[in-house]
Amino acid sequence: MQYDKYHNYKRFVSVDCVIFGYEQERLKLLVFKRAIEPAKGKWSLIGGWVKEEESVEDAARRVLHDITGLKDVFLEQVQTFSKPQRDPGGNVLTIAFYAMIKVEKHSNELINEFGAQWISLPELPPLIFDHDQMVQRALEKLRLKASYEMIGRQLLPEKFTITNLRNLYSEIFQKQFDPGNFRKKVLSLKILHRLDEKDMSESRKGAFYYKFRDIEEVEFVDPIFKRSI
Amino acid sequence: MQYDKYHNYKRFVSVDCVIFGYEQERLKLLVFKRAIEPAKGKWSLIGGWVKEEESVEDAARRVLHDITGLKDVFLEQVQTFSKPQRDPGGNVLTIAFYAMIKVEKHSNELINEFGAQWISLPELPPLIFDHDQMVQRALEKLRLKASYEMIGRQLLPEKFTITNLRNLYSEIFQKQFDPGNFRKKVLSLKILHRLDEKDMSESRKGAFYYKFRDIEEVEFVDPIFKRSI
DNA sequence: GCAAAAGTGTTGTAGTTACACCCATGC
DNA sequence: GCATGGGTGTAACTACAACACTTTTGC
Repeated sequence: MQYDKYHNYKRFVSVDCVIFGYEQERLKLLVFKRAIEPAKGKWSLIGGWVKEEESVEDAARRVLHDITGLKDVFLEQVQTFSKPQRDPGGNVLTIAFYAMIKVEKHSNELINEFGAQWISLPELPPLIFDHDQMVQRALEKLRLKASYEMIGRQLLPEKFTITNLRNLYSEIFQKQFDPGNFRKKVLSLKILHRLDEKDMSESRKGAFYYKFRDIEEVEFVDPIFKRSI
Repeated sequence: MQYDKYHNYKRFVSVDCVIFGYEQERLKLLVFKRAIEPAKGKWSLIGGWVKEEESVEDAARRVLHDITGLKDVFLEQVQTFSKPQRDPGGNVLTIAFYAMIKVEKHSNELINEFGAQWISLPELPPLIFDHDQMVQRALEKLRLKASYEMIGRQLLPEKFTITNLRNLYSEIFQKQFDPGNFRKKVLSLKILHRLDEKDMSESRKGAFYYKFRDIEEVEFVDPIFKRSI
């Protein structure tokens, strides 16, 4: 290979995935008992080696598909972590990604098979290596995204109430949003479609279910908060 | 090495730098005639191989220092590019960075030695491989940053007029800013310090020079535009 | 009828835009 | 004295926060 004269050592290349989910009104992370040495059995993000003929995006998609069986998962690069000593097992450079998935949509069996667990952020145990840092940066990216556009399409179930959506935002930003103002804001964006069905479990009056409109229907998506939150 | 069983091929790891500068009231990029095959002599970003004992940030800093002689340059990860075929010379994964430097501050000799050239964005020739994409993503990141905080500290000379700063913003966002409103906004942030000296070259009245206050003096930095630009 | 969440309306304010207008000075 | 960019003032507008108020319905 013609670059060998410039680069004569081996660097392992991997991907790690910060997987966000929303379950029982809590924002959660999918974490795993690590399967290989070193640090086998410790809590970590799920990762995988990047194969020779793959891009890092392909690798992350493959890892996610292997675990959840899902295709077309939302996926975005967070950052590359490359301190030579970050992994005691070798000189591993890793590209961190974050993903959003619907918790109910994939089989729990597959997840249990991998020693995985959905854990809410405040209850998260310390993770191996620099994985805590990856979570932190992923969360920052998620917040940035959520302040630019209304997210939830990838996290919430098909039908949900405005209160569900507001609560998701409360979880993400760790702050309360005024119910009336939040409702008005969301509806003004015209990205939701009201169903003729109510969720009666949370109140006597019942709350209408909504679903996200198909992307093709949405002509123009406003930034969700025009002023910084 | 214990990971060899999982990862049995060689991936070259490099960094590429999108270097922004501001010269003669134009936002410019430092581009280079590529020194090695393939594509030797074609326009490209400056890059370098990541050494075994380096993080990618260290590598990018080293590359920048080698070219400009500057230390403590502003540097931020843009994104990792990893399509297996992106570089015809081998399977090279590259981490793109962007940097901001003061054009006048480093010797032009060094730059000429490397076949480098400052070129404004509209005049940029096509670059090799996926370097155009890197420039595009770097510019997006720069815009995002510039809308969150007042940049210019790393790009403008020590002393500058508000008009210089406004023009920098015009270049970055490719739109005009109202002179009065921009001035009021900038001054309200209290991050500038007015000098007792005027630039008489642009108008009869003359415009006061300003400089950025030391970071330690600035107690709290507001987001520069609270609404999206 | 009352509790409790869903949903609507109103008012105030800060951040911003648009634009009028004054200022200083070299020619 | 006037043209030119520098610099100030102001009125209108918008997004948003705060919060009062109405609605619905099971108990």
